[in-house]
Formats: sequence, structure tokens, C-alpha cells
Amino acid sequence: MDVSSARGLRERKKQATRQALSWAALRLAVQRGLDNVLVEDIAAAAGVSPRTFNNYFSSKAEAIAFRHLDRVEGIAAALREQPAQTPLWTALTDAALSRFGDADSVPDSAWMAGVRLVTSEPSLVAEFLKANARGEQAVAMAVAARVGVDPRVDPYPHLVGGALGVCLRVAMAQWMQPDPPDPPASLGALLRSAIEQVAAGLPDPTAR
Amino acid sequence: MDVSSARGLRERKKQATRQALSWAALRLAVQRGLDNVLVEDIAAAAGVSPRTFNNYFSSKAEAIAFRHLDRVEGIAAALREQPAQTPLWTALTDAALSRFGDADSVPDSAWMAGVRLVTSEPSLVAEFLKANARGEQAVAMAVAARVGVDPRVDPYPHLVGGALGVCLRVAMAQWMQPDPPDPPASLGALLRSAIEQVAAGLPDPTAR
DNA sequence: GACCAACTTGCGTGAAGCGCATACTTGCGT
DNA sequence: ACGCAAGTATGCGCTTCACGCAAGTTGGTC
Repeated sequence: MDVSSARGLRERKKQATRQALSWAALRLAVQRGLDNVLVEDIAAAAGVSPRTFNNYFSSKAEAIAFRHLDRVEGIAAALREQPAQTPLWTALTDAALSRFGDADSVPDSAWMAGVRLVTSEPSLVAEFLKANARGEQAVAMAVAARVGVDPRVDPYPHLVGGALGVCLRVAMAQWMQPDPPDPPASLGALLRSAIEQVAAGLPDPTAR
Repeated sequence: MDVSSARGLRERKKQATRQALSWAALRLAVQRGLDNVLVEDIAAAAGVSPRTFNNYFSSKAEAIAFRHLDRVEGIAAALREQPAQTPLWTALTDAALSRFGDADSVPDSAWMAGVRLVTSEPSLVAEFLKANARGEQAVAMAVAARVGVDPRVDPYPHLVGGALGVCLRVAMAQWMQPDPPDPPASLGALLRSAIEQVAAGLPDPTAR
């Protein structure tokens, strides 16, 4: 049997509902603006009762930010699948790009609209950062396993996870800056460059 | 006249109210637990009407997280006061330690109780991260000014600011981990060490 | 000292968040 | 196959929030 994601119908249904709710929340919020969307609407769009919404998420913002959480946790999963002999930072880069780099299933403009929404509404910003932090945590655990270090004792894995989270945030911010260069850079390229700089210790450009 | 913080009685009163509200929010939440504190209570403790509370903060969590924001923005201010010829990462370390390093005006145990509160309640975590991010932004601007780079074009300042934010978060987490070493490390030492590692590019310890 | 802008306050409203009790599904043992 | 126990979904009701609006009040300026 498959251990990966399906331990019974129960679990699968739960995941499906969770996904349906967060997708509905995101879609509606992008369409109408966050505070023209009621929890009631989201629940209706996902085919569950309003009360059930709160069994899954404790706020609209959390539901929307879950989309990001999902992606970002994918980085940690991808990292665990990297060959063990690959250098850490190469593995991290590949893992990150596998989830945030290449042309996605979601059309780029829709994805960007979502990111723009999340970075504009203050309550969404907070939840976005929380999701990002949880992703960093997941990456930290994967790093700890990979380099064989106890994350409760040695902060190294958390620093790496956090650093990656920063790269992601900065790359995304640059990606959708109001005044893009021509041609606009791809998120993947921005992300790769950010990781490279961090892995180089962010040397003062003045001192070069 | 003093340009620093006082541009008229009005402004000073506003700052005082803001501080009073956030301090009251923190104190009450630590004492009773977050959801045993009503906005009404906080407002009363600060001597303003409940309605006024929401003129300053849009939630209890934001009011509490403002304490952290205040400190973290101090780092950026401290950075701007560092001598120009100091190497960037030295200046950053000194600036950070000036606000988070040494024995504080606040007794350590109280400060730690506050941090513990903020990291335990989910809604506070989100607001804490938002505050931290705003601090990173402020640091980024200071870095941009220092190294003479346009932060809208070059992501370097944001990466540095973000990296510092990560150091802070990780150091704080380690500082109040449930299973502290004996003797417990000081926040300053943990922070310094984290910054050193990041400035060294977080090399894989396995490959050493 | 008089005017204007900024700030505070009270009131009212719509919605959120969640505890609790109840009905329904799913998984498992027999 | 059957039925029981655990896990979920739902409905209801209550408290608290967040904020728009329209006075009243205070600080700054000429």
C-alpha cells in the first residue's frame, strides 16, 4: 500500500476538502478582493458548511496562505529526494527550483495575481510569512537529516532553512516588483541568483 | 529643536499612546493569556477608549508584536550610526547586538516570557513575523544607503536584511528552547554566532 | 484669539471564530 | 456481513472583533 499520502479514504477526503477550500478562498479573493469574500462564500464554493471551514482553517487568510505552504513544503520533500552525494547548496537550489522555478501548472499571470494579493493585504502578509516559516522549518528538518545534525542543539539547519526562505521571499518580491526590467526575469533565475549570493556569504559589494 | 522624535506635542502624545497600548497588551497577555484579555481591557489599561485602540492597531496581536517591531527597527537605526568605514558585517553585528545583545532595561525573565507568549499563540506568531519582516525592510534600506545600491534594482540589501532577520529568529528560538544547556547561552552570543555563520555562507559542515 | 486639521470617542453593524451538541461516515474487529 | 468506536460534518448560539460614520475635543498656526 501507498504510505505517501493516502492512508485510507478518510485522510484523502480531508486533504481534498482542505485543497478545495484553499483554492476557493484564493480564487474568490483574487476576483473580488479579500473583504468582499465571506467565509460563507468559500465554504459554498467548496461544497461544505461554513462551520466546517473553521475546522480546517482558522481564518480566510490562513486558507489562502495554505497555497503557499503547500508549495514551500514541497521544497523540503524535494530536498529529501536529492541524491545524498550532491553538495548541500546544489541540492537546495535544485529542490527550490523544482517547486518555484520552471513554468508551472498554474498560468503565470494567475500565480502572480495570487502573490500580489497576498503581499498587499496586511493580514495575508502575516499569514504568508507564517506559512513561509513553516516551510523553512520543514527544510531545516530535511537539512538536519541530510547533514546528520541534531537541530535542537545545532542551529545550522534552521539557519539554512531560514536563509532559503529569505531567498524565496526576496526573489518573489523582485519578480513582481512594480517596475520590471525588460525582458522580465524569471522567478527561477532570480531565486537561483539569490541562493548563490547567500551561499557566498553575501559579501559587501563595496569591498570587492 | 529636536528632529529625532518630537515634532510637536501631538506627535509625542501619539507615540506615547502607541507605546502605552502595546505595553499594556503585552503585559496583560503574559499575565492572563491572550484570549483572556479583551481589547477593552487593554484600552482601559492605557487610558483610552476601545475605539481608539483600533486607531492604533488593527488587532491585539499587532499591538503585542509592536514591541518587537520597535526593537528590530532599532537595529536599522543603530546601523546608520555605525562609522562608514566599518566593514558591513561587523557593523551589522554591532547594530544587532546593541538592541538584542546585552542585558536590557527589561528584566530577562520578563522579556523571555514575552517572547515565549509570542511564539506560542499562532496569531501572535504571524504578527511577530510581520514585525520582523518590517524590521528586515528597515535594515535593508540602511544597508542600501551604506553600500550605495538601489534596493529596487539590486536585491542585495533585502537579502542582507532578511538574513539578519533569520539570525535573529533562530537565535531567539535557540535562546528559549525547552531544553537549555548549562550554563544557558546568552542571546547576544547566539546571535553573534548565527551572524558569523551566515556571513561565512553557511558551509555544509559535512564537507569540512 | 480664531480658525483648521488632527485626534478621540460613542454608536451601530456585519462578520468572524469557536464551544457544544448532534447526526453521519469510515475503518475495523468479529 | 454486521455492528461498534472513532473520526468528521453540521447547525446553533454566543462573544468578540474590526471598522464606518458622525459628533465632540485638542493641538498647531497665522
